[in-house]
Amino acid sequence: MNNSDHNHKFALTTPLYYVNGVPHIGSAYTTIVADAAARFQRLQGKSVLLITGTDEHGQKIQRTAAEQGLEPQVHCDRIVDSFKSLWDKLNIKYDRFSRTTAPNHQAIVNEFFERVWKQGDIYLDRQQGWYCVSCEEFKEERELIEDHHCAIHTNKPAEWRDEENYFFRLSKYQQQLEELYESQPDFIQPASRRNEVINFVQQGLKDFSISRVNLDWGFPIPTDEKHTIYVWFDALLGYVTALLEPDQKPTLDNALSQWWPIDLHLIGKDILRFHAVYWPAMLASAGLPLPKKVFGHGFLTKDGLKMGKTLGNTIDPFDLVDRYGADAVRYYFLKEIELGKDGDFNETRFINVLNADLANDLGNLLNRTLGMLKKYCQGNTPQLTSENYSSDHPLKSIGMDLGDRVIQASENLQFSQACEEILTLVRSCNKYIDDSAPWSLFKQDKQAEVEEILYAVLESVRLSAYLLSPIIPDLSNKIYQQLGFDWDFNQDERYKAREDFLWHSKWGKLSTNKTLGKAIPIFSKLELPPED
RNA sequence: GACAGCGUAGCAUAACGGUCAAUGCACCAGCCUCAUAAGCUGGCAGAUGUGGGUUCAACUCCCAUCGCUGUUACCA
Repeated sequence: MNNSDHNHKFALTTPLYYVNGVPHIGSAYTTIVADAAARFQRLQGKSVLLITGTDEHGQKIQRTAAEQGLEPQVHCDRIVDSFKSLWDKLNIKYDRFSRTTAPNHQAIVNEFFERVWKQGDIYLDRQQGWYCVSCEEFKEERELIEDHHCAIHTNKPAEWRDEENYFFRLSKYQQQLEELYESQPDFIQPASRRNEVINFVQQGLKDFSISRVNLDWGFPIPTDEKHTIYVWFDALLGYVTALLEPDQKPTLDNALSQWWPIDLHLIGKDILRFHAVYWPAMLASAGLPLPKKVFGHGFLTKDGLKMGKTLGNTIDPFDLVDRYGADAVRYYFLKEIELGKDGDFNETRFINVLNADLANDLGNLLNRTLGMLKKYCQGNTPQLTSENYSSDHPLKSIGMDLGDRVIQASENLQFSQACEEILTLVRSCNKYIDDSAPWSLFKQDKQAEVEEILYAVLESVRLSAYLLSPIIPDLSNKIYQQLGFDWDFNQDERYKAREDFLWHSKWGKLSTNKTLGKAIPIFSKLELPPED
């Protein structure tokens, strides 16, 4: 693959979610962000591979399944179905759904393991200590609370284990990792997370155990069947397996030929260490190129409080989409929460923001303008182009380089910023209409001026819809259709052509010579929930 | 405990050390009527956690203090 080739390709991942339970709002958040990022890339005509999936091995899964009287695979299949259905509801367009129980995954894991083994980075050692099954990890004595209960999982005591484990020689890669963080400052983002990782690595890295005994639900260590590969070692490689074409022979060479290295791993901050420390070390050991970027986003709170089962204040993502729709949920998470920082979910704010931005500012803008077009121009779009407007026109001046600014923001995963840029144009449209009062001009028979105003507004709405399409694809579709375009932002073909992007992302491209129909509200106002 | 970060109007955010600290939401008043009782204009409210210091000038730098958060070995 040459450089120019890589410029029009973009591979990104969500985590492979652990199938201990049905998807929660955190997984939905990560996946929405990833989908928006992927859509922004596709919009520019790049080939994109969005990988999501599930991590299905480990003792915790085995036990969860057993508690329900299910075979582990049956349990996993059920959970996977719920993930897929949520992604469908949220209009997530993923390209690969990677399951660590997929038949081709074991071959990749084995081959990778052998590479690392040959490198001399795996060795057998004894591990003793208290093991928390819920964490799938050994705990230091000082970390445990009374009666050897894990501090995170207080309902179950940790188990005493004395076993032989295989270890990965992480300590060997300390210097290499430090050099990586130094030479590639944006490898870990945001910067605050990067500092944490650097801090951690500088304290000295210990080798970590990559196998478990007395565990059936997982892949055996190729060289020693008594041992099962630790879930994380297995799960991270799911990103590699995902790169295989469906009927391709599962070899590392095949998997890595097209899309490697991954451009972006989008993850929650809780699993940053695996992706920013262990993963690059594993890859270095196997002699593979490293991913370009790992972005650890923040967590969601509900009304300012941590969400959790104990507090009983979790948000059910299925319920949220059912009540408000995919675009509403997507918009709130992308616009109101700054990626990287913790963000709060508050239903009143949620409703206020959506009503203000999507129903009032944007939706009603389209509605009022189409209404005028119908009354004043019989629904015919004015025969104008960008050339008819001077560069200091109140809308053209904002719209001219809006595409550039929005794309720039999206490249930095600043979707909130992107939305703000677009909203500035939308709000200016409303102001522009009031300032120029086309209804008065119409009464004065100033038809040309009316048309000039309406065209400028409709075109600004079109551009806004286009640039918002990665965030609210269904609403953008509705706008585009009402503006006379035969267009579907949910279809991949619409993203393939670079020329399409260059055309649509500029101000002044509204198709002329069309008769537009009656306006249909694109977004109904949401009702505030009753006070309780 | 150690290390890191944060603390701006009711809420959410913004401000290369330098115009009256900006924007949105919410709230109040006025205007308009093309529109989803939407829109526009104006108002509201903070002397930027507290106390010092550096500087001609600090939200922006330094010190202290209070409060919150994160990381401290493998939970989105």
